[in-house]
Amino acid sequence: MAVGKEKRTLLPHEAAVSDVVGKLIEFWGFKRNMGRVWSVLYLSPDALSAEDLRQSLRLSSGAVSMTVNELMRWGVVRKVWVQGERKDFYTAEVQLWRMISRVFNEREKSEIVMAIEAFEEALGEASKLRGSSDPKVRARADLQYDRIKQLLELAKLGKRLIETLLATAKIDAEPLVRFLLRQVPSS
Amino acid sequence: MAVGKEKRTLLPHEAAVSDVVGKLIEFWGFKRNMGRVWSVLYLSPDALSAEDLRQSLRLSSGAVSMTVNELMRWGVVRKVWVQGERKDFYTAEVQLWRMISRVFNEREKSEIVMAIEAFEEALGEASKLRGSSDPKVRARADLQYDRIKQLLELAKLGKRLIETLLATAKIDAEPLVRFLLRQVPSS
DNA sequence: TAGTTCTTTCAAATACTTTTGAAGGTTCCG
DNA sequence: CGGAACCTTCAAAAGTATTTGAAAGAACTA
Repeated sequence: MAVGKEKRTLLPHEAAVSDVVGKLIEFWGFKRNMGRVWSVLYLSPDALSAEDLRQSLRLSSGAVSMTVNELMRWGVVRKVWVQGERKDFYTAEVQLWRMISRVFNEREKSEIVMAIEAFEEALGEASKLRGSSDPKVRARADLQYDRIKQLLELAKLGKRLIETLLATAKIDAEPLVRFLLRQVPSS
Repeated sequence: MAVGKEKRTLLPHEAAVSDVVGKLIEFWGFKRNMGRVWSVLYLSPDALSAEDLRQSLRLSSGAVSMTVNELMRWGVVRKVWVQGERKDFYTAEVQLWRMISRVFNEREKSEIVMAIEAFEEALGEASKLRGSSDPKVRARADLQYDRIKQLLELAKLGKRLIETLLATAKIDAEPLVRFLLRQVPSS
């Protein structure tokens, strides 16, 4: 090899995939470029250097560096050593379920758990007010108690859904997957 | 009634709930204020006016107008008539499942379906390249075919998950809910 | 119709996010 | 050591998204 000056370009279908994944990932609350970079690595037979990514996606060197590092923090991209090369090369995690479970695991910790705690706290407040002597306050507190409880239950259900996905990914025996495949008739 | 000048303030636990829901909803790709406004209505025993919301959440009149309209478009807030009042009053949809299914239904249409179509298209491209005479190109295309197929299958699974949630909410017999409640032992 | 009350719109302002690229760091090699 | 190759950082720029409030618009009432 050792040539060095060919400017890398993506084939149309490669660009299409990385754009779609970029958009999906953005929709999921990550940066679009994370999805784009991951996709290019995912579709590449061999590990790519920062420079390869920079050219394929027309990013600045800084952006590539920051993006791959963020992807590595999420555990969805790894650095690999390439025989006799000075620079770093990167590959994508190709086990999609593993990736997803890792992300969900991180996020459920911070988001849902936090929400559950806050709802429980608020439920306690509403509960206290139910003892008020003012019947107006009492009625209001009763209603709020019920409604916050609903929110709390929904949040717990969400937590459980995420946990099921996590367990699924871990054992890979996929009970949820099977369940889902059984459910809906059409494509 | 007919007083008019009391400045509405939220109780601490009301503010807490609307902040948490605001954050959750933002995390889900909506505007934070949508979550905040919905929460205040959800926790209110009676319908509220735009002015009530403006004061409770310290929003501008324009923001309230735009936010409630967006919430109405999503079908999670409704306008109600209050006997002998000139202004509009609003209430929250309190059936959480209904809300969620409505949102999922809208979003799966645009996001997942679009992604599935793009993946299918890209899969076709990769498939074509598998017929190439150049063995390098062929090997690359083979790998990409497999990987794009994985993405496609994941997207379809996601679609199915959403459809299951939708069906669940609709019949409210909740097979998924029951399934989830059975799965995980701890809280 | 004119006045009042309430709602909507939208251009401008503000706030927030992402991207850039040059400067500085690190590692390796002669 | 000095230089080359590469990577990271970060302040500034560009790009987005959200919020404001004043003006226009509707709907009612007398």
